[in-house]
Amino acid sequence: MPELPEVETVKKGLNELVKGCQIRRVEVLYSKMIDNVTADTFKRALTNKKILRIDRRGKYLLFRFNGQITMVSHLRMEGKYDVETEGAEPGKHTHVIFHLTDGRELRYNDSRKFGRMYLIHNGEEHTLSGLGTLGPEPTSDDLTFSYMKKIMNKSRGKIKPFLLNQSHIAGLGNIYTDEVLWMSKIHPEQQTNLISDDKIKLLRKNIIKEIKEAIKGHGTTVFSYKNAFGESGSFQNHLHVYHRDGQPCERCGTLIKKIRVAQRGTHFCPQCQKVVKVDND
DNA sequence: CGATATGTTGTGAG
DNA sequence: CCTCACAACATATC
Repeated sequence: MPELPEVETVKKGLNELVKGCQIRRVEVLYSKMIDNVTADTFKRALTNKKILRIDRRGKYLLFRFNGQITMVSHLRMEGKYDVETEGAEPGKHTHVIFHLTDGRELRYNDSRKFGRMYLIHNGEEHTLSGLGTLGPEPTSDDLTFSYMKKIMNKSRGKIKPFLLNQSHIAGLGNIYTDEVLWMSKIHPEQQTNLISDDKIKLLRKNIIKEIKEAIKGHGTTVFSYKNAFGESGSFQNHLHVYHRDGQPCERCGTLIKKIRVAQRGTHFCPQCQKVVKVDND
């Protein structure tokens, strides 16, 4: 289940494998995968186009083509790109195949069929509902303390769903959200606007650090995530709370609890992470 | 067989 | 407008 670091890893892999390649033909085997245009329009628009490079914004991949065309791709839960030599055994979950002129195929595989692709003209990113409202990237340049303070002070909801909201900060998913809240000693159900400036600073620092380190480790993967090279992520060894319910907290030894917050499995240490009613530390 | 898991959008209630 | 819950998407796994 790719979050931002996994998508970044996929982006880098694709740039090494298919940047500069030309598409001879596109096959769409599951047309609901293509969201904002018909499968026919999609196929026609990309045929004979050259992949100039692949960019990333939040969890979105942006394939840049000549002719000012961008294919936007969101992997959602299980989407993967694989590069195969032509004629290789087609996977059971292969939904889109980009036949390249060099005899290889770029395939989109997705066992859940939740992923989506969109076709836009460059500069029209704002017309897509998710991409258009994305918050800043979780880097020290983009995610400033003053921005965090401003939006957090306006929010009366719980911090966990706040962080999962991609229009606040781009790229945090369920795993990293639990991790950064544990690192910052903030309860996932803490009311957002009651978090102190010191805690906001700490949270900001941890988000930036965690994402950066996860990218270095090729993305987490609790289960079985593989990048375009077929490498598993190595970051799973680094998880402190996610999927560790019943195990002792690394800081205080209290058993990690799992609860449901905003309909999502949520892991935290009941000793280190307390709800505070007033802004006081 | 039923519960659960994950990301996101859309819709409707309050 | 904000916040929340829930359905929907489709499938694998416990």
